Amino acid sequence: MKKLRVGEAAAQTGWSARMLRYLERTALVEPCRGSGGYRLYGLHELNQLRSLRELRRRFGVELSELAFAARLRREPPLRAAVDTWLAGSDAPAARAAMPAWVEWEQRKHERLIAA
Amino acid sequence: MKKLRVGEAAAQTGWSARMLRYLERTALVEPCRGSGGYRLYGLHELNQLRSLRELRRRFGVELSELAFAARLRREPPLRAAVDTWLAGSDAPAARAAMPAWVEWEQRKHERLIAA
DNA sequence: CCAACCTTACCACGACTATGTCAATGTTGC
DNA sequence: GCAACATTGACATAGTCGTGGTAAGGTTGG
Repeated sequence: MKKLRVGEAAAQTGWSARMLRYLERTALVEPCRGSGGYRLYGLHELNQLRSLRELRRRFGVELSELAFAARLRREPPLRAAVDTWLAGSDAPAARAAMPAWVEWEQRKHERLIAA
Repeated sequence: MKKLRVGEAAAQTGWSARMLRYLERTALVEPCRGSGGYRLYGLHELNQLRSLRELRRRFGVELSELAFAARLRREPPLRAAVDTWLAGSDAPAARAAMPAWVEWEQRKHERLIAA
């Protein structure tokens, strides 16, 4: 299983090398690095890249939207808050269940904007 | 339960009237309309507006991100595709399960961009 | 009927997204 | 050691988001 450098990975997935670097910055597809600092794309990353193109083509999804979906998955309190809001805020019981996760994530967000 | 017009609803929720109209265009908070065409905000909408502000303040969520989360909920095939992608594309079984919903949503997307 | 509110439709503007290109420099393989 | 690749960083640009304003006109309530 040979790993590809950025140019070859680009050629084989239909992205530009530039975009591969951008996708790394947005944390959507993160290759590992060789000893010289070169990005190395394995099968896993190549599959991610190809299916990411499909997602965009078929559904018109933006990269930033995918990034948000990833964030939803990494931050369960955010996920809970969003789900609650989407559920309509017409469910009075759901509203009462909020305060638990609220403050814990509040502190996390404050740390983020402080940095 | 009196319904409020846009100015009053704005005053009571901390948004500007301008933003209330924008939120309607993005389909995040959709008031009903009176016979004269005026927007009318009931308790339900006021709660949505207030908690939406909280969501943004606490988690730094963008409106477009919320809108995407709503879309995920309205379009199960999209949801499935995104979940599959996020799951890593390292699960070979998941990949094989794709083709079913793929073409059905493909046509839907084509109709959307044709419009 | 008139003031105070609303409607839609525009223009503007800074910030960010998604992309490209270019420059200066470092790594690899033969 | 040299050609062909890679690295980061900068600048550019079209498009969208979030927000404000203004203008021309419609609705409401006393």
